[in-house]
Amino acid sequence: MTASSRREQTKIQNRETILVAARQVFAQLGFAAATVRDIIRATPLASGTFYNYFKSKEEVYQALRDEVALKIRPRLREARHQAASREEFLAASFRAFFQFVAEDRGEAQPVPERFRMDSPEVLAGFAELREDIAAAMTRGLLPATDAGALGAALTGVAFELAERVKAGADVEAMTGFATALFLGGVEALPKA
Amino acid sequence: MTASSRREQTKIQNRETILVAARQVFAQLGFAAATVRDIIRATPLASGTFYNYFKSKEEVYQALRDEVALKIRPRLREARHQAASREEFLAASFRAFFQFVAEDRGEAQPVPERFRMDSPEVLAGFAELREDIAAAMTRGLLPATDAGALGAALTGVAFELAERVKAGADVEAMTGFATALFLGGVEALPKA
Amino acid sequence: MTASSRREQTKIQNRETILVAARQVFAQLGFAAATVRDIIRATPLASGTFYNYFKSKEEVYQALRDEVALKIRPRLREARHQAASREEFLAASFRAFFQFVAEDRGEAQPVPERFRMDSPEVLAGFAELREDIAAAMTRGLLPATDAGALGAALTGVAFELAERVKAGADVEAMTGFATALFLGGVEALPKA
Amino acid sequence: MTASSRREQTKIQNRETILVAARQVFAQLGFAAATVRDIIRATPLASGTFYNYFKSKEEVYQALRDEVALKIRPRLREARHQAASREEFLAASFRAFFQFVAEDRGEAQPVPERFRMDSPEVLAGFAELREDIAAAMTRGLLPATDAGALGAALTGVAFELAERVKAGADVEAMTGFATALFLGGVEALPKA
DNA sequence: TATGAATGAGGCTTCATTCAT
DNA sequence: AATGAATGAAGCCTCATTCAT
Repeated sequence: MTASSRREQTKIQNRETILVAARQVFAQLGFAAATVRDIIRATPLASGTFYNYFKSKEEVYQALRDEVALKIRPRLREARHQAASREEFLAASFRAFFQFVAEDRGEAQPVPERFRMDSPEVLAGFAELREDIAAAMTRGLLPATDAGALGAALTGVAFELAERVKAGADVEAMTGFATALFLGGVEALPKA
Repeated sequence: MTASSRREQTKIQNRETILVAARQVFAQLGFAAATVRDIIRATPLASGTFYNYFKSKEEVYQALRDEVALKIRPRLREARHQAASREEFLAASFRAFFQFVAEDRGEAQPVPERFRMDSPEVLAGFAELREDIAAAMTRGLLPATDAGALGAALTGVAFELAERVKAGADVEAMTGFATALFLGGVEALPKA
Repeated sequence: MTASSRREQTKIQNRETILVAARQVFAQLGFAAATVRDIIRATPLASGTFYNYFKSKEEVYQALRDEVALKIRPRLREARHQAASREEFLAASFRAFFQFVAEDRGEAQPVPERFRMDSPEVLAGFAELREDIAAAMTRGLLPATDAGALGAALTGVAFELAERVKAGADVEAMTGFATALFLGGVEALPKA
Repeated sequence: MTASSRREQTKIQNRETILVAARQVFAQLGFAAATVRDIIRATPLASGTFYNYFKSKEEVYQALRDEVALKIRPRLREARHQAASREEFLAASFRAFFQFVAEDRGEAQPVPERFRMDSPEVLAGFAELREDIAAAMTRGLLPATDAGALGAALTGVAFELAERVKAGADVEAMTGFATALFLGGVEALPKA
């Protein structure tokens, strides 16, 4: 390990320290009530150090969002791409999402919630969903219908049932519920 | 009109003045960034006067939520109670919700969004939904399934499609979409 | 004294309290080193109160400048307007300026100095000087020459000799010196 | 060139780099608003490096002043020493000063201004002026009068007209103006 | 009840400076 | 000698809230 990498290590660690502290603080106080000072206080670092890494609590929040998005996105993509049938497409997607939420249960990890989903990585995730839905329609996995509305509906159900998962609901039960709903429902949707 | 009733009038007007100002401020700055001072500044009133009506911006926010909830709830209840068929139950509910959202479109009105839905009147609205779903299952309007999950799914779809309505989507189109989805989907849901 | 005037009095007093404190602080530390906090600390007021009156130390400084300018300007104008001869024009002007400086000697009063003379009242004072020089040329009190340069020369001599007055030099001696210099000198100046 | 002399070179260059940056920064922000960080930022150097050369922005400012003083002083001295007549004494001095100011016009060079003229080299410059005036009185080039006041008057006129030169006024015109003023004026001054 | 200035806690941020590399 | 991240003091300023009028 070279001399320069020691410094690099510290930098990476400090960034992570701040992100971990921010997670706790946002979870405890909510984003609106949380302050940069709260985050610093939850840290062994000096106040000035925070500003070497982030400009504001908004920026930290975005970084957290992006971190989550970067973890969940590949899983969702893979689930959707490997699906050979409509049922698999739906079930694998919901399962991946709910499992992710369930994993974080108990940890101080940030979990997807429907609030300020405007960071670049998150928006990219939604864009991917739109793409994959369009592709699935082409492949015949999904019927041709209003793709935007279908994406919204999937998202809405996913996030709301995720809340139940966070509250302790069984991942497979929620996966089954959502899958059945859409499996039965999409066929009846108005043709685009 | 007596002197006391005149005062009553002023009080009601001041309260409304603050609420209107708060709506604008929350819309412009977001809840997190908005301050009591911002709200006061958007008002002809003095700072001290604010505290005769509300204790904090949280309380104002709650009042706004409650105001919205009080307007939309009776419409939703009526739609659900008068439904004679499953289709009517679903379509009338979605339509009422989307119409409400569409009405506020353009005005500086607050519109339902999935953020901090914890004020009493809003919680009561969710409770009503649960009750009405249970009643509908009893009446045979809805199949017996996980009522909580079904309520969550309905809510999720409603809020996400409402975003599309806010963005200009057609109320009837969204109503048709959501109704078809659930009409086709609920039959397939796992039995409770 | 009405109820409202009591409040008004307090406001006027607070403003003056801040200005007096600022004078001391600027005199002791210099403008560059002085901070708003220093000024507040030299005051019995709360920190927030400062900002009810001034936005920054720059603004306080300007207010001090303006205060001085408002005091000295009428004296200078009168001296110049009442002058019936060239000698009177020069002597009365220098005397008024040096007397003003001498009065403030010992007090914590701000005294004219050549640094950041850009507040509105100060600029107005320079504008008045330009006007009066032009008028004096018209009246024949001063020969027709480069009015701007003459104003600058008068200003330069006045401020530099004022430093000597602050340091204890005799007002009449300095007035005599400056008056003699210009009385002898202006005749020789290049015609405009 | 030995290794040590290479280092010497770098040191001298770094010092110069800082001084050049400081000039820009002081010119743009003013001395009061400028910070050490601003100066460093205007430099390719690291923050710690600054402290190998200067202790504070005050010290840099002083160094800049001294640099200017060291350039202008020999010119002024020579002008005064070589003067064979009163007119030459005055004209050559003013011309040297105004030319120097005019040279720097346009460049990011610091130019003499009446603010914080308290660095050693600058003070030495004023001391030289006093000496030379005394000597000129002895030589009969200047009449015997209050030498301090005369020095102040010369300084005041020089700096104020220099402002006009900075603003674009002609060097010879200003030299002629100032020379004529003192040529005509000094004769009339009160005898010491 | 309305007003709005005063309060001072405390959030935000930058700063000068240090020091391990 | 150069680097640049860490430090924490401290400046700046706004804020929510009080309270005399």
